[in-house]
Amino acid sequence: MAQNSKPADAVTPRLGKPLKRSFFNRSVHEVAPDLIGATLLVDGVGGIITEVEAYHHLDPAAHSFRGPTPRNRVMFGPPGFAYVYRSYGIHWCVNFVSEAEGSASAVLIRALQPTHGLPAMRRRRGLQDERALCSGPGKLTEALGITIKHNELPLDVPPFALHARLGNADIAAGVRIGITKAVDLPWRYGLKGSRFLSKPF
DNA sequence: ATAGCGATGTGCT
DNA sequence: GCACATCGCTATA
Repeated sequence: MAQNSKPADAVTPRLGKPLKRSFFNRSVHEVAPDLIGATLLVDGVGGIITEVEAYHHLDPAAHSFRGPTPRNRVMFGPPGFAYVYRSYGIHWCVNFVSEAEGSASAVLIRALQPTHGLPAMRRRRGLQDERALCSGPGKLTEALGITIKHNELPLDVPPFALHARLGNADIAAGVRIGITKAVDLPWRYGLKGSRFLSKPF
């Protein structure tokens, strides 16, 4: 065994340029597909975003649809901040606030292809299977250590780091998963053909 | 492969 | 009370 050999897990792809907060100051329907292929890291642990969903403030499925509450208030602030909420009393889910301040729109991050900090993710998830580490919104927050402590934090400042995707991506779109309102809107976006999705498109 | 179910915080009626 | 932007386990095929 050569001394300088590394496990496949340790291979870390080149990163694109850091995303500035202004990246999110656009329509949520532009931001969401542009996030596919970007890299999300929290304290250096994370991977390539493979699946997201857009939630617009006029969309009945959005948490902001009925106005501000203590839970969703960050959605009503400026873009480029994290909205973390508890799902089904058990899991954390993370969104990126988008559009102009007060528009209360956000992008739910649903799946990643793990690339950085695989040992930490495996430890937090209690799993080995790379494909299962971040293949769902509750799974990826557990793998990256995202909790309510990350709510309202800016996305261009540590512990968060976002890097734009390199080159083009083949983007698939489909209906959103697990919702009961506005079920027909095709606002789920993903990396076509990726093995790291919560469900195939 | 698909179905049922339990875990339970936050917001709604 | 009830619904919900979920997940992992169990049972059945």
